[in-house]
Amino acid sequence: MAYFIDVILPIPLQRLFTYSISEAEAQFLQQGMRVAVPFGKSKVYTALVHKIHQQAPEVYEAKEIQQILDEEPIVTTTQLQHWEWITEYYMASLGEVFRSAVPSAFLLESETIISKYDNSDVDESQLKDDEFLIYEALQHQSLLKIQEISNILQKKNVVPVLKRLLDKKIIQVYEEIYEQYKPKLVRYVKLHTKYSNEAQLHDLLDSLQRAKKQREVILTLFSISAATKRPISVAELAKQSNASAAVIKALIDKEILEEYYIQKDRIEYDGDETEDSKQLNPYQKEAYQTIQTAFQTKDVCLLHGVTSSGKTEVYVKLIEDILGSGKQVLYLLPEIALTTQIITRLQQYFGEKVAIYHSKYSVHERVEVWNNVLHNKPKAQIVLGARSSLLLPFSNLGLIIVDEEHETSFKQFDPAPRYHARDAAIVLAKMHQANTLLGSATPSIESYYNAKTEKYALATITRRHGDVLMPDMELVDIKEKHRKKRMKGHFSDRLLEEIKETLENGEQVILFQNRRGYAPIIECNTCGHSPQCPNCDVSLTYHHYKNQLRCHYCSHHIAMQQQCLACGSHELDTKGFGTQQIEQELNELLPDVKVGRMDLDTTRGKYGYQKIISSFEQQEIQILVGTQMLTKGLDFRNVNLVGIMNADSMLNFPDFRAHERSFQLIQQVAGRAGRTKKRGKVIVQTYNPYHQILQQVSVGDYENMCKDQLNERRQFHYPPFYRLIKITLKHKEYNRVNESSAWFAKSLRNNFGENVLGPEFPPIARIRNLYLKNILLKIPKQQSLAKTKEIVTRIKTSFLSISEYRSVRVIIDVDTV
DNA sequence: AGCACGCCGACT
DNA sequence: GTCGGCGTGCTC
Repeated sequence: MAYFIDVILPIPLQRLFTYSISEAEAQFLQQGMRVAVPFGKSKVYTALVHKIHQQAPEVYEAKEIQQILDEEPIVTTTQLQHWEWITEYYMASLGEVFRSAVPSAFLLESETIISKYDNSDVDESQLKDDEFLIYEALQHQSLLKIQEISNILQKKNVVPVLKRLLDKKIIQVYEEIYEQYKPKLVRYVKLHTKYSNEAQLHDLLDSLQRAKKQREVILTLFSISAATKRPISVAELAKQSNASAAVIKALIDKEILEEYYIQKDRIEYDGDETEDSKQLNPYQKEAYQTIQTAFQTKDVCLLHGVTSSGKTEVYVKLIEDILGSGKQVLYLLPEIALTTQIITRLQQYFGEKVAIYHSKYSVHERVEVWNNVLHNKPKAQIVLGARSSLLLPFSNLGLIIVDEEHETSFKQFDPAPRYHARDAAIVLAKMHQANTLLGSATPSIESYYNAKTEKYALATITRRHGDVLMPDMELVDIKEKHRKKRMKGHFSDRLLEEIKETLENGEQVILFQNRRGYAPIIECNTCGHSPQCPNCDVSLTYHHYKNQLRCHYCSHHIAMQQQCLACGSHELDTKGFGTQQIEQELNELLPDVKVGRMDLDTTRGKYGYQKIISSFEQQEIQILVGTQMLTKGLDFRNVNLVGIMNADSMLNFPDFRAHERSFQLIQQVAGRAGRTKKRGKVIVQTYNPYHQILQQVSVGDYENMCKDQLNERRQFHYPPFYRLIKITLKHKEYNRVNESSAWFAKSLRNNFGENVLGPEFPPIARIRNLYLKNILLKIPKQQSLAKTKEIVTRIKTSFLSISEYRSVRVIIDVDTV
């Protein structure tokens, strides 16, 4: 009897592929294991087993698999089901989900080369037959490919043998495929054994009388080992004793210190679980009880708690309950909110049960978390992560918390699968018979609506921690201030006054500017020309730190121009303003004050945020200027003033969510002020102080903002009353985009009539030399989503069968945000 | 998505 | 006369 497997390939193709396997392989393989398969003429891919069966394909001969890469599934059945839901709902392919879910180390392909390990003396008698065969082959031929090893051993699954040989240090691997991942070794030191008694120690210290640095290192080593019983790593010793690596190396060379290695997990929390979960205050307790009761009847609960009301403590309590029952917890946060502050806080409660998972973690670290989650290890009882941690192999999930639920960055845009982590989380939780808790100080209109219509349960906390009042918000009319000449740069006299007063009180200030870069564009005062990106339809923005003009979309850059490219005039002016300019103006206005800046430019790299945050915490910086990322999950105790430099740019954004977002943003930034005892102050500078949203946010009237927004959404057919699918067409020729999108929209109109909007050019109509055009499809609640998508797919298929349109890229974004 | 195959323009 | 542009079709 012949055996076959259907596999998922990590490529954006809709269908599965069938390969033939032997009976033995069929016995061994299970859904969720990886296999290496030949694909096309020369490629080898890592594929995921989806189904094992005996139906031979009818119209082609199935190829054989090349080898088996796992000894047990790395993807669970429930996980696959969830992936299938994502695929179907967001109109993606399983391959796309597979690719974005697994750490890239799991996907590496072909051409792994084995060589023998150089300085090893091998005891040949200790080798098993198959091990010996490879060992011998390596004597004749220094390099072997996996395929060749398969041939030598006459079997496909060579992983176990190679693993054993690797362990015995007989072979080494270049570009390893299977276990890309190597445990990390940490270098430790201890005093050499020959100095184990007192007298010898004295002699040693005497002999180091002249080597001050080295002596200091030894003394530090003593004091650390006196304080803790733990082994002392070289890194720790170097840091504590303030010595360079060279000094320590000298000591090792002199055989005063002895080095040794311990295998260490990359992600480790070294500290003790110190803090017991704090006692909840009455408001928190009430919310906690509401949530618990709600979970008995409803899957999802929305926790609406004002900023600084202590939502985290409620989460902690719920997590404790779940952990008690031996289940896993997933704590989702938007990427930018994943700061060390929240991580440290959770680790204080739960110690090393917390695993972190997000894009700034290395492949190795991700593999470790993946495996820990898969095996339900104690180390990954709680996964704290961004969007993609939703795709981890949970085996026994009990609770998902989606914190900052309103954040639109939970929606993945590029590349596919374009899923919304909050919504996909709810589905995942359901599959595990678990609950989902959505938390926010400013819930999304959708979630709030769902709570109000009793689809979700609702819990609220209306008081801030310690009963601190919500900050006092003052709207400053900068149009008038300009007229009365009371502006200094971008600062109104009111804002400057408040800044000075706050600083005099020894408190800190946060200034929020919703834009990065120095000055978005430069403009010629003579002819009005401003340098444009050659690839995208945007003006280049000025970046002070490199004195460059850069494009935010394709990272094209040129040096800052001294004169206008069009007319040669030297009168270039900056228009608009960003965080850099605010920082510079502050340096001029308040020369004695330390100012820090936090935006995408200053927080690159894994520890980017940390430096800035901790120097602000340590109060080395008195004023922090920043963008978006300031609003998320940061808790600064000593901030009493928050200034919003310009509220209008966000209000005027051409998007049905602009008002909702502005409200949320301002409310969130405002929440950074006065988090401890004193009531904080917020100054909002605007040209439009009478704008409805600003009026509502100034008194914190979320309810009414929501009511107004819901009315508008109902009237203009937007979520939560209608679903949206955005179809984007991309091509390098302007005309082709125009014609093809007109065709696409027309076909859609034939089916959906008035509910098709566009095609329209987006505000930035060309990115990386590709023209874009959007079509928006609105889907009434009663219209079948499945049928709608079916029709869209059909239209897309006929579209791509028109030869002139074939080269147009079609991007479908379900539930676009 | 990659990749090969194949058919037309600008170079040695 | 060849190199290489990218349009087209296929991958078990």
